[in-house]
Amino acid sequence: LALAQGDSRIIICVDLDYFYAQCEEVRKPEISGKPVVVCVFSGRTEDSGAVSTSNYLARKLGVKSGIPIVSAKRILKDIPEAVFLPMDRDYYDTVSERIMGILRSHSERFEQVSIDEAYLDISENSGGSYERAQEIAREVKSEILQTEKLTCSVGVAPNKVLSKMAADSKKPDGLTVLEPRDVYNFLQLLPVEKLPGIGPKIKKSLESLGIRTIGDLGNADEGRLALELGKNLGPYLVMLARGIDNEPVREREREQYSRIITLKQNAKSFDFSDALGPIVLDLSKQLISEKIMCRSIGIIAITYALRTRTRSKTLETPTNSDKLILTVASDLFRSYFETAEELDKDVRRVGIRLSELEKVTEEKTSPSLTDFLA
DNA sequence: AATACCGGCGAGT
DNA sequence: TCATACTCGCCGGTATT
Repeated sequence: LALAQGDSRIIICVDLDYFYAQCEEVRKPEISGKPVVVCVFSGRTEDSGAVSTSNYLARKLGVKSGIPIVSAKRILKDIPEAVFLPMDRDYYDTVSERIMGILRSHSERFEQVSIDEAYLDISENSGGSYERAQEIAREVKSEILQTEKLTCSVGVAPNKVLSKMAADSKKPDGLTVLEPRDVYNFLQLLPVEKLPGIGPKIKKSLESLGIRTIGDLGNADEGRLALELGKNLGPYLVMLARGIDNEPVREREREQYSRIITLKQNAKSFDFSDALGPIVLDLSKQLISEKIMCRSIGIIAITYALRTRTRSKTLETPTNSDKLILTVASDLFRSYFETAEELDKDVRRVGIRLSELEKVTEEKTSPSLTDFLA
C-alpha cells in the first residue's frame, strides 16, 4: 500500500463534543446529567423547528440532530428533567473563538473547518514521532478542559481525512492515534459512509456498483467510478479509500455569508423589505465590520416541498451597502416569483447569500467627506 | 478552448 | 406526523471571450 508523501506528516483533528449542548452544560451546570436538547425555534407555531444538537443522554434516547422539536418532545415526554434550550449562536461563537485561539497556539499550521472542528499540522513540533504527537494531543485536550471545561475528541494520523476518521472512531472525549502502518487495517472493513464526504446518496450510488466497504472502494475501477460519480469525485474517493489525502492544512478565508429565515406562513410572494430588511442589515453590518465587500448577491428559496431554489447576480462593482443588497435581492425574488414553475412559488423559507468576497483596500474605500476636505 | 457565471445537489456541523 | 441555520464543495450546462 502506497501512502505517497502522506506518511511524512502528522495531523491532529480536534472535534469538540456535542458542542452547542456542551456549551449549555458549562453555562448551566445544573442541567448536566439531564438530557439537553438545543433547538432552533422557527416561530411558525409553538415548538415548530428542529433540533440542532443534543447531548449524549438525549441522543441515546433517539433525540438527534435534525429531527423536529415536537418529535423530540414526544420522545422525552416521560422524562420531566429533560431540558430544551433555544440555540444561542453568539455565545457558542465566542466560546469557539477562545478555543480556536488555544489550538492555533499549538501549531503554525492551523485550519478551522467549522465552529467546533479544526486541524493542526504538527509534523514539525512532533519531530515526526507519533509518541510525541500523542502527548501534544493530550496537552490540547487538557488545556481545553481546564480553560473551558469542555471535552473534545481528537484523532492523530498522517493526513486530514484519516485524522478526522480517527477522531470519529472514539467519541466523546476520545484520543485515537492512527499510525501509517495501521491505516490499511483500520480502513479495510469499514462501511463506505464512514469516509467523510460519503453520505446517503453516494452510499447508494456505490451500492449499485457492489461497493460497500472502504476496502471495496479502494480496489474499485476508477473509470467505472468516474462514470458513476463524476470524473473528479470518483477518483478522489478511491484515493481516500486507499488512505491517501494530500490536502494541506491551511487557514482558509471565508467564501460566503448567508442568512435564512422561516416565513410566518408559506407565501406565493411576500413583502420583501419586511422579511429581508433585518437579515440584509445584519449581513451588511458584518461585511463592514470585517472590512469585506461582496461581488455576488444571491437569494435562496426553500419551497413548501422542501426544494432549494437559488438565483444570483454578479455585480460590476463589489458592495457592502445594505440598500443595494436589498434592492438586488428584491429584484431577484421578483423575477423568481415571475418565472418559477408553479410548485416552486409556494415558499416556506427565504434567505440571502453574499459571495465573491474581497477585502476592502484603502484605495477602494469610497472617499468620505473628510477626504474631500483634507 | 478556456474561463466566468449560474443553478442544482450533496455533505457536514 | 415534521422537517433550522449555516458553510463548503462538486457537477454540468450555458454564456462569454
